Amino acid sequence: MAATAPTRAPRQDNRRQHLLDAAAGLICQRGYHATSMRDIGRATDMLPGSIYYHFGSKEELLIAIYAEGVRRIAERVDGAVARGADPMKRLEAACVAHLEMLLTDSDYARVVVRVLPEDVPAASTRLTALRDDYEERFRKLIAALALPRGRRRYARLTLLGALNGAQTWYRPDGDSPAHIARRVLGCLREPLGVETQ
Amino acid sequence: MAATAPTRAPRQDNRRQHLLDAAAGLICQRGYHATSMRDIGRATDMLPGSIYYHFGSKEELLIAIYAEGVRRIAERVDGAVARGADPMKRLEAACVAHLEMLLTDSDYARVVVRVLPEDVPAASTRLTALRDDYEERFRKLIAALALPRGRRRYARLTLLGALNGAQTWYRPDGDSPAHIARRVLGCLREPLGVETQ
DNA sequence: CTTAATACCAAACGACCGTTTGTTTTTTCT
DNA sequence: AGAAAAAACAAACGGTCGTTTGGTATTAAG
Repeated sequence: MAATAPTRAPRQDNRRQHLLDAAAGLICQRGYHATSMRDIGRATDMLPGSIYYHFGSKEELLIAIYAEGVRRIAERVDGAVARGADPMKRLEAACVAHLEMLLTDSDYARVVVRVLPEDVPAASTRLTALRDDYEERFRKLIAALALPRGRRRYARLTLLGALNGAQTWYRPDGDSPAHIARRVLGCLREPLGVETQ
Repeated sequence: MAATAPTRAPRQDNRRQHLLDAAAGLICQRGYHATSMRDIGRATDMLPGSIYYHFGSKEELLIAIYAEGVRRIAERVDGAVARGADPMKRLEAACVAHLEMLLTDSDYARVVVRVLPEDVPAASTRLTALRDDYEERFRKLIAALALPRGRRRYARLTLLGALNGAQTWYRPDGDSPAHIARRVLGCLREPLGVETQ
């Protein structure tokens, strides 16, 4: 990022964070390609060229947002998991925290789920690595459930797919993220049989 | 689409279909915004301007692909469902057909899942309507399972979310689409408890 | 108070975008 | 064979894109 090693602390009025916030807000809403550097500049009262003082390219800016998104959602999930008692309670806490970040609390987290790595070939490797790094948490949480080994992988993929899919149909005036998380997890806990219960 | 009513049958060498195929292939791979009219022209040995004889705009082209995608995947799913015996077998057949189209058999179907309506504001209403039209099938299939009413909605959303999520992690050298479909559905059928099974 | 790095502005660069316009080729139908 | 419609070409239009370059306030440090 920084071309030369900084010889001095950054200024107080540094707008790098403001820039990241605005970009995350726009990108999570419109998508990466539909958000231009000029859009981001307008949202931060900055000329588009000035953004390049903070980020070397549009891809680098996206990667920074992705990294921050993973950092934030991981932090929240880890905190929630730590307060859980048994493995299933811990997984449930993780799902709730995941969806709360994804649906209401963090534009950064939204970017991570919304922008596909394949959308940005030049950055896809880094983006995929960041995603995998986060999802590793769910691998461990599910491993703790003591399921037969063959079922773990699909349990994880099914759960994450269903949770992330909520981004397409979630409406603020509908069920809360926490409620959705518990209901989705419930779909995996209670059998989908023909019984009427 | 056609400005004037056609007074004569279209030509034999009509390349409209070729155009749709190429566009679907590019868009499902790179996304809508990352695919330019010039890319599509190049893939069809056509000048970019010539595309406008067949489609009024890039959005209209996308809508045509979406519509064709829904038509094809719906046709396949309907056929598979018709051969199912009990409600659960019918749902399973639908899941298998859905994933086979989505993962290997149809670029058109891939576009429907990959391109979010919100990515293209000018067409989002039509795209959403087309999606809903298709997903209605799963609503009916799940209604036939005789689940308690409160669980149906989340069963559908969880199932479709998990299936569509497979597009992100599917690899041709891994499990087959049919296998994946059955395993994902299996996650909803067999409880995710602490028991070792 | 000077100095040098920081953080921006102002203005443009070339490339590419979706699209339009006028013309020409190709095909079908009489 | 001739006329008309269909389907393409050729060339550009204005606009926007990501990015670069050179200059200028602002600010922290000595």
